[in-house]
This record gives sequence, structure tokens and C-alpha cells, in this order.
Amino acid sequence: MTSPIAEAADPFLAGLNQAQQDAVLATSGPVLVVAGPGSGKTRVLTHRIAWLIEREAVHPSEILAVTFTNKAAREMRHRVEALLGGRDVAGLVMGTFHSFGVRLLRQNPGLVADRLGVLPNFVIYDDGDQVETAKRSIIAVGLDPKQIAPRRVLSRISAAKSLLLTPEEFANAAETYDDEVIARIYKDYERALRKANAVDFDDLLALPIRLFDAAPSVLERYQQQFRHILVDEYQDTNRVQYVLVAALADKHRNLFVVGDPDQSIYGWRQADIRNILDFKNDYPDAREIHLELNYRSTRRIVETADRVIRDNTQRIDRRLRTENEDGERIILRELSDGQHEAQFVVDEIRRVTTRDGFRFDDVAVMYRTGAQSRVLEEAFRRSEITYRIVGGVRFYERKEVKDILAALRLLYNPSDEISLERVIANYPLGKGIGPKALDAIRTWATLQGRTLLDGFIALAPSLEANHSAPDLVGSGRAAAQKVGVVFAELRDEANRLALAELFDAIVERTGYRAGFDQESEEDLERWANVLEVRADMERYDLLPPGESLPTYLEQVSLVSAVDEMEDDPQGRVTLITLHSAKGLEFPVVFIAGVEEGLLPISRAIEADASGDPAPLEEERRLFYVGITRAEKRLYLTLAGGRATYGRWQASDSSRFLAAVPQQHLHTLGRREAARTGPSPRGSSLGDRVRQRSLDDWAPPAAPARTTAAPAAPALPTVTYVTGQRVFHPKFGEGTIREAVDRKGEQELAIDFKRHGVKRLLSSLAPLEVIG
DNA sequence: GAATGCATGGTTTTT
DNA sequence: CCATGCATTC
Repeated sequence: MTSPIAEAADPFLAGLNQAQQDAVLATSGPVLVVAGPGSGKTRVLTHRIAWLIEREAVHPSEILAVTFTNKAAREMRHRVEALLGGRDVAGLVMGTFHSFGVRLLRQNPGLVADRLGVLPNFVIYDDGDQVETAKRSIIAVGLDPKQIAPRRVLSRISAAKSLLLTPEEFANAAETYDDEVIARIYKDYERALRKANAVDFDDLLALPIRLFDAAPSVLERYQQQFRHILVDEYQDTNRVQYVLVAALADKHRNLFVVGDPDQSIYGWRQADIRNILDFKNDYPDAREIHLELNYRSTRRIVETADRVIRDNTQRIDRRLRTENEDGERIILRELSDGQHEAQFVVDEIRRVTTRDGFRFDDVAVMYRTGAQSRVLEEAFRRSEITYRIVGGVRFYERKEVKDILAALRLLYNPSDEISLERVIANYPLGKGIGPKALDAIRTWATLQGRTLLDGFIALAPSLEANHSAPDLVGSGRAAAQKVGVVFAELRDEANRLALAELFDAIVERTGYRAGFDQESEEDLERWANVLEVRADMERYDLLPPGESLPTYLEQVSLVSAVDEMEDDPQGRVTLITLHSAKGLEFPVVFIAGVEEGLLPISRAIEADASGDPAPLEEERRLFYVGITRAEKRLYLTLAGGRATYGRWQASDSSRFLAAVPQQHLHTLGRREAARTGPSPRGSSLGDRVRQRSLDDWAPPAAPARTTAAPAAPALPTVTYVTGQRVFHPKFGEGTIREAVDRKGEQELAIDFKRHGVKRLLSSLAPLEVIG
């Protein structure tokens, strides 16, 4: 071991504080890192991996790192490679729990088929497929999907799977009649999945564990392989994930988990905060390291976050600190309704970007429910501000995209009836096939023990004399025959063709392409989406034949909302749910809808009222997560009421606001609200918060908003060059690092002494050349 | 079997 | 309010 001074000079430790260095260097035995927001945990993870590879000669393939999103995994991989001076770490196993689960199943096809009954060409059912399957199972057990909500059933099934309960175990543990009903549906749901050779998200975690149980030698092999296991966002792991990690780490015991109990926001997905709280019980020799110094946000933001989270009773007491400058006050603004709130956000973003030197992509607008994005989006559309919505209607959820994927999945896995039925229902090729024809073919398939698709193919003209075929006559038979012919051809060609060619064959021969009206604006846009799928597929054609289709389908199933979020040079404002925003950071953050019923969500309020405070505390953590995403400036907005289901609903300001320290708050007036507010409001908690804060308000101490003089409109065009020193009223002195010419202006990267590198437009930034 | 029109109910968060 | 599902009609 080298001396501390030599360590600090080590490139893998450079720039890390003592606690961070400790975390990097504690490479033997279990380690729990409790990392507050902005405390540099990603740096710790990447430096640790680099350290292991370079200094301890651990081969990349001996390291497993689990992240919360694929995007995080990609970025981490790049950072590790950069730390290693560009060295390739291809063997490093890095990804989400789910992608790792798929990997385990794919790597053991024989055993998975043999012991678990899941054939190698399984497909992953997405949310919609799961709902559809659950619905059918409800019907199969003689119930009505309108009486029992498929979604509720699914969430119960998911919870059961997260606890590794089989349908039988679940049935045995049933306490109420409702449980028994769910148990019966669960059983049929599993049967349906296996019959379709499909797995759901929870299976991706549970099946590997069942595989390990059935074949301990497989587990041993992985235990042997993964000398080091790192898990990020450990506070959001559930029981299955815990068991999986614990099993894999059992041999070498080099388990390194990073998390923050205060950022646990997935309790509803069975994330179990005990995993992190009990880590020291599970591993008595565990080293515990705390990262509490926040490098991300201003002191006002950090103190506000700290004060807010202190109201939670179910937490370990600790303090989030920072050495950063005070920064600006948090801006609170109440508007009359959702529309005005959205307009305020848009107007404020315009100011922030034209006057204060921020770019669109410095800004994020966060909200509790996806539904809130709609009003916001409308306001953005009316403005000139470019934006992107993370989540929302996801690309792969679009009808036309799902149609294409259904055909591909069917070709890959002919047992996938949900996809077949989707093809029949949505492709021109499926015209003329109704429930009657489908029924006849299904009967035949069941009798013959063949797939539904085989039924269609059996109807196609064949050289084979009097082979068995479904009992169908007339137009139904003709239509089904056509389907059989086309899919028999496609199936035969699927292995020979490149993915993109297979795509072309599908859209041509099924008449799918012809079904788009080239005159219709809407159709053109949808067709553009379909073509985007094709472009996406081309990238997979680099893989060996036979691997491109499964890899593509798998990738599509496992992308998360955040994964789809690309870094864009054009600069767009990000609209995102608070949940999806976890792990991200932005110079300017708006949290919209800080209202009772929304944040905290009404269900949490109800649970609290009936004696269960846990959901409410999770809401508070969600607010905490939102606050701590902000680096420089934080806006909180709320509406006096909003239209839900087309109905007006008044709302009170969130109880969480009462915790925001007055000295950090700047409440903006509400002239606009009084002008158009549809309904006057009584004296709410929100009013009291507002009133008090108005009384206390003093002009912001930070230079911020008021000092930035409007850029002189007649400013002569200055051409900036690299190395030039400039002065900015807000950011102070800086040096031009980069100057790129854009029609009539320049895009400048300026390294400010106190604020770091900012990207500004020469036409907008009030810059003064000095020296 | 397809097109049209009416009723119903859904918004918490996601891999 | 809007999307989905179902019933009615051709």
C-alpha cells in the first residue's frame, strides 16, 4: 500500500475527498456507501472500477456493476474507459438488473428450457402484453375483467413474484377471498406466459434465482466469475434483487453497494428499504462509508433539501452539507391554474435563457404525474422553446411501432399469440379474419398441440396430400390462407435476411406499408416512426446472423424512459417525472404542481389518514429527490386548481412547502392569478405559507436576476476568439475556451473562474471583453 | 365482418 | 376530457 500522499497523486484517486478515496480503496469485503445526493457516488463507482482493473489486476469480466438505467451503465462504462486512458473494457458486465437477468437466461439455454420450461426463443412481455395476458387469465378463471381490474391483479402478481412466491405458495398464503381469486388468476397467468414462451419483467429476476436453485453449479460458476460486485441505487432494490446479489456475492464477498435511504422512491414496486438498512446485519464485517458533502447544489438548495427530509420520522438522522456558495433563493410561485402555471414556466425559461446565460438543456421541468406534462407541452408548443418529454408516450409504445414489433416477435417466437392477434387485428393482411375464424384455428391448434400460427400455415396450399388443417370455409378460409402463406414465407426467410430486409419484407407483403395514406399528415408522421424503427434495426445487422433479431427485440423490451433520452446538441428543455429524474442533475429545475393531492399524491394522504405514514414519507423523499436535482436555481410552482377529467378541482399548496426555510424562499406575487383565477380560494395552509413568506421577503442577496442588465440591443458584433478574457455580470470573469460560428453569432464555451464552463451565445450573453 | 356511435371510467410513480 | 370498449347497424 502506498503512502497517503502518493495515493492522492494517483490518477485514480485524484480529485477525490477522503471518504471517496476510502470507498475506492476498500476493495476487500462488503462495503456499504451511504451517499447523499450530489456527493460524487458515480465518481466513486467509476474510479473504483478503474482502480480494480488497473491497480489490482482484476479482469473486467470479473466485475459486475448493476445500475438503475442502461444509460447510466453506458455512461459509466465510458467514464471507466476514459480513466483507463481509452482502454477497452468490453468484458465488464454492466447494466440493469433486468438486462443482467436476461443475460443469465440467455447464457444457459439448455438448463433454462429443461428446468424452467422457458425455450431459448422466449420474448419479453411489456406492460401492454402483460395487461392483455392478465385480462385473458381473468376470463379463463371465469371472472370479468370489468369487475376485477387487470392492473390491480398484475400489481399483486408482480408483488408476489418480487417475493419469489410461486402461484402455489401464493395460494397457500392466501388470507382473504380476494387473495384466493388472485391466486387462481396468477396460476393461469403463469400458464399463459409459459404457453406463449414469454416472460414478464419480474421473471427476468426470479427465473435466474430458480435456475440457481435447480442447478447450483451454474450459480457456482457465476460466483467464481464475479470477484467484485457493485450495485448502485441500492435503496431501490427489492427482495428478488437482494437475493440475486447476495447469492452471487456469496463466494468472494466483495460486495459494494451504494445508496441513499432518503432517495428510496420505489416502495410501490416492492423496493425494500430494509435491504440497505439491514446491510450491516447481513454482513457484520461490512465497512460503512458516508458521503455527505454535496458538490452539486448551492447552499440554499442543500439546506432546503435537508430541512424538508428531516420531517420524515422513518429515517436515519444525518445531515447533508455543502461548501458551495449560497446561491439564489428558491423561487415559489402560485398560479391560478395549470395553464397559467405552464405559461409561467415557459416565460421564466425564456428569461433564464436570454438574460441569465442558461441554455435550454440546462433546464428541467419535473412533475409528479405524467398527466401534468400535457398542459406543459401545450405551453411549450406555443412558445419557441424546444423541449423533450422523457417518458410520456414512449416511442416503443406507439401503435405503429408495436405493430412492427409484433410481426417480428411472432417470427422469432411463433408461440406468441398476443403478437399474432395484434398482427391479425392491425395489418391489412389480417382483414377478413374475425373471432369465428380465429376460434376455428385455435380449436385445431389445441387439438393438434400446435401453435396458432401453425394453424394459419396449415391452411396454406401444400404439396403434402390431405394433411390436417383447421375447419374453415369461405371468405374466412381465404383470408387465413393468405396470412399462412405470407408468414410461412417470412418465417423461412427470417434467418437469411438482414433485419432491415426482414422489415422491408414484412411491410410489403403484409400490405402494412400500403395501408398508410401518403396524403395524411398523421399517417406520414406515423410512417416516419416506422422508418425510425428500420433505421434502428440496421445497427443490429452488424451482429452475427441469428443474433440480430433476438438482441434487437431484447433491447427494445428493456429500454427505459431515461435510456431514450439522448444528449442533444441543439439544446432542449427536459420535461420529466420526478421518478425518472432520479440520478440526473440540471442547473435549473422547476418542480411543478407542488400541491396537496399531487405532491403528496392523494393516495398517500389517504394512507396517512388511515394510519400508514409510509407512502407519505415516500412522497416527501420524492420531493427531496426533485429539489436535489437542481444545481443553481430551483423554482417551485403550484396552481390554485386544475382541470382533472375535464372537471375543475381546487387545490391547496403542498404541506411540504411549510418546511422550506423562509430565508431561502422568494415568493413571487400573484397579480396574474387574481386576474383570471376561476375560483377564489379560502385561507389554506398554502395561503399562510405564502403570506408569511411575503412578509419576510427581502431582495435576493445573490446578484442573480436583477443585476443582469438587458443586453444592449445595438451591441456591435464582437468576434470572440479562444483565449480571450471576458466579464459577465452574473458569472464574473472568464476565459473563452471555444468559439463556434453560428449564422450571425457565436456559440461560446467560457470557463468562468467561479462558475465553471458555461456555453453562451454571443448575441445574447451580456459579455464585456477585458484585457 | 366492418363502420359508426354511445357509454364508461381512468391519472401515481416504471423495469 | 379523451381513449377504449361495446352494441347497433349495414
